[in-house]
Amino acid sequence: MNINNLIKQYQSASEEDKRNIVYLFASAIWKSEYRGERKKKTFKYKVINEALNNKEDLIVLFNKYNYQEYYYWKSFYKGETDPINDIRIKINNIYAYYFRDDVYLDKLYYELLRASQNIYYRTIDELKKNKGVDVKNIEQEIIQSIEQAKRIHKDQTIELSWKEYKSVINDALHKIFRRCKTVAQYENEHGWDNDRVRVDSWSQDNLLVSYIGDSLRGEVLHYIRDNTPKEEIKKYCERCGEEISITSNRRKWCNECKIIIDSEQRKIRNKRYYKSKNS
DNA sequence: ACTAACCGACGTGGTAATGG
DNA sequence: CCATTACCACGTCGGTTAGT
Repeated sequence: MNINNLIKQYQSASEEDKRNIVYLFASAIWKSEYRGERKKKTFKYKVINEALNNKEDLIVLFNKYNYQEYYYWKSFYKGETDPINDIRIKINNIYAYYFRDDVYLDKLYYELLRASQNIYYRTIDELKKNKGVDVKNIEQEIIQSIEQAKRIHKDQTIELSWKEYKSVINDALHKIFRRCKTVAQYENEHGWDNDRVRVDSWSQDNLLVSYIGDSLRGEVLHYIRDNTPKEEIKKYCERCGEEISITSNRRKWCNECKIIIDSEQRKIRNKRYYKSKNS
């Protein structure tokens, strides 16, 4: 499929045909066989006995904690991709990133999981400098970081089933098609920025695929923003401390104090004006 | 020698919409 | 995504006139 031509076709179609074009485009995406899946991976490091001065207790300890399993999200590609499959992969990944709670966790989670490796190197360093090392403390430190990692949950604001997600994406595609331009139109309006052209294997569709993919991510973020319950912020009058309703982000005073403040400032301004006029 | 009341210009931070 | 643009509801201020 050539997306650039499809956009061109879309622009000159009737309203009904436009809807149909996007519908068929979306159907092709949902028919794509491209999937992603959660996979297991391990952090591992090799414990070198000599580096630990052949200390039996340290060797046993680090061998006990020298690997950690975690999950990550993997898209799989079968053979050649085409624009439809590329977009499907992006759609899969966006869902995993924002709506799955078991992959793409906070960076801290992964750092904590591999803390024992850092401690291992730190210990080697300390041994080199002939510092004393406390095996029990080290084990405690490792256990604590692993437990802390387990307590980390993804900072997810809303839940969304795959089915609901599909309809969000379908709506987004209609929006995106409406504002999407062909490469030639873009070039006419804005000229051409050489940085955007990747010399090998570049085609017009590469640009449109990444545009559509980025836009989809943006639309999903909008969806999240609009469906996240807002935190209630309270504001207080800067003069009397009474709670005030937030009618504007600039509001500083309650109704009563506003009158007083206004008149106080008015006096000062008028005095200034009066002096400038009569000096 | 001021002050109150009114008007309108301009600035500003937050937020929503737009668009490639 | 991110840059741009528009909008809102305030805050702040100067100018002016009428009044005390």
